[in-house]
Amino acid sequence: MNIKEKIEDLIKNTLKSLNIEAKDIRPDEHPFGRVSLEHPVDLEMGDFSTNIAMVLAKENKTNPKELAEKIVKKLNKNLPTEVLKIQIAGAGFINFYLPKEFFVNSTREILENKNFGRNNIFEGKKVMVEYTQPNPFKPFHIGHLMSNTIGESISRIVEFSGAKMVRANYQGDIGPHVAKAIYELLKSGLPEEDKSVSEKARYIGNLYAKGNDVYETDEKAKKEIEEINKKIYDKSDKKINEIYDWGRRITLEAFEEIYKILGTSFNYYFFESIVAPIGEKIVSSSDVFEKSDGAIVFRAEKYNPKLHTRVFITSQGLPTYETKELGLTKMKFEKENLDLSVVITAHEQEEYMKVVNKALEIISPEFASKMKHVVHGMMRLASGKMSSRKGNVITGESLILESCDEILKKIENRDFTEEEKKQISKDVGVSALKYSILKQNIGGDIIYDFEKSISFEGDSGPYLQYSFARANSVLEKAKKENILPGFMSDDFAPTEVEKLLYRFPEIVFRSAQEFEPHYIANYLIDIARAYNTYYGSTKIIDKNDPTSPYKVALTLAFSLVIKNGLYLLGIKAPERM
RNA sequence: GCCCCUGUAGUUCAAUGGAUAGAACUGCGGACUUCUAAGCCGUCGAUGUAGGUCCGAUUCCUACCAGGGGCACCA
Repeated sequence: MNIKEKIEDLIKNTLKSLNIEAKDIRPDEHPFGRVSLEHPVDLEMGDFSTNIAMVLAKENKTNPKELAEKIVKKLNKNLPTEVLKIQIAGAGFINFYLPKEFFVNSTREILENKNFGRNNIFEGKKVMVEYTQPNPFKPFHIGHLMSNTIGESISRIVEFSGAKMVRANYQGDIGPHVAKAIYELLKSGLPEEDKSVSEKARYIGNLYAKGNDVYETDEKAKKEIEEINKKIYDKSDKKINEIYDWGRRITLEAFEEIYKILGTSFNYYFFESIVAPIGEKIVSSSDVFEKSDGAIVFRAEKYNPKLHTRVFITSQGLPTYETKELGLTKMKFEKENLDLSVVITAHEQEEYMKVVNKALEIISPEFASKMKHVVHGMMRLASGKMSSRKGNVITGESLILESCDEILKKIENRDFTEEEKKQISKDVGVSALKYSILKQNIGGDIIYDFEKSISFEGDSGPYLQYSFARANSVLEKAKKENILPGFMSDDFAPTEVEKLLYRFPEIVFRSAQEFEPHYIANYLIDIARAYNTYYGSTKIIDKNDPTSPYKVALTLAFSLVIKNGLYLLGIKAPERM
């Protein structure tokens, strides 16, 4: 039984002995509404808090404070050693303070348990997370960067929570966007051989934007592009096949370089070209679809008035995204025996996904029940919507390079080897970007402004890394001075660092449950700030101080938690910076 | 027009229905000279509007206002 459960029991028994009706203090089981044991908003207010007095006052015909006093009086009569003191505060909260011993023990536990922070909500489950989804022949823009960052973090959190993780990437290597790029490639020719992969990929991306432009303005070009599109599907034109294979390969290689910098890798790469025929089969053998204006559609509003009709097969006989999605889902479940299949996309796809899922519910309910769609916000420009069709995109690569360059400038004159500088600027630059994406609720849009959205101080990835590097430097000095972690503490009140450290597993649990990395990001900032304050006001390494070993232990515990936390965000923790 | 999402300091974000609505950036003002100053301390400053539910609403409900996304052959 952990401390929370012990206190819950204590409260329950006290209520019983006072003849106060409350079946359970857990919120979902309580008949009268919200009664719970939680952490107070402010660390000064104790370690646990309950609102039972406020909730139960009315039905017991008394006021919250009086009831709270009655309960506290009873609690104080046989207070277990696990609780230091109890106080009434605010409108009738009962606050529990834990003794120093509890914090010393949790510090010890963190040092002894390398996996501190893990939970088992996905124990024994196989979970696939699909994220990033860039399209060959189109640029890897900051939206993909966002999807990748969020997807990688969620994958790590789910894995840390006991799941067997399968990472998947779904790439659109077929469809009108490819035809547009190839149309222009046929006109302009291929780039020079000696260009780098990313330069070639950029060349293709630019031609795609151009192709898209003429598709919208030039009727003749539009027809030609549609012809090319068909030829790509049926592979009837040798020249087109060659360009297709080349362009696909180059852009995929360029993506791979980016994944490497971001620290992500996939178990599966699914492609629209493979999945499309599977989807077509599903559509043609199902009777939920209808013919309409030459196209094959699914009328989702028949099943749910909030949904709408979508085209699955175009009047030209080509499968759309929706059909491919059906094929993709089938393929995923054939490859792996999944308990859960998570798809991460921007919220602009939320409505389509609802329609596709409705179709799936009817055709393959066994898959539909295991699907989870996680939507995130979009990167926006102050000037309006970014669209690779229009060419006003900021590529993921340029953003990463820019961020890393900033760091490089900062550490130019520092005492690092060139190799170290390169590594640090990469780790810190990527961290600044990732953190700026993960610090907020994933549903919200991010207004892109390099100056403001990527910060290196305050509430930022580099701040977390800096705090870790600083703790690490303290630990190195401790080693030199031969001060080993110990557990004899002073009698002073527990520090904020101690009050926060033991909560890490709860934070991870909640992040995993809600697929929300930002709880971890916010927690890490809180604890890093607490440690930096502690560092500023305390001499940790001091041979004449008998409690110095405990301070070292605390520093080590902090460094382990922040390292684990950063890992869950997909951020590296350099030992020096 | 219909459907979905979002409105919190000047700005970017927090806040399982709870306590004095927290941070960061910006502005202003400090400290130490120590184990990493990408740091620490202080200070100014906010819940779109109007109702409702509740002991208690930034959070839930309704209407309105504002922004974004989606609404048949793009993904």
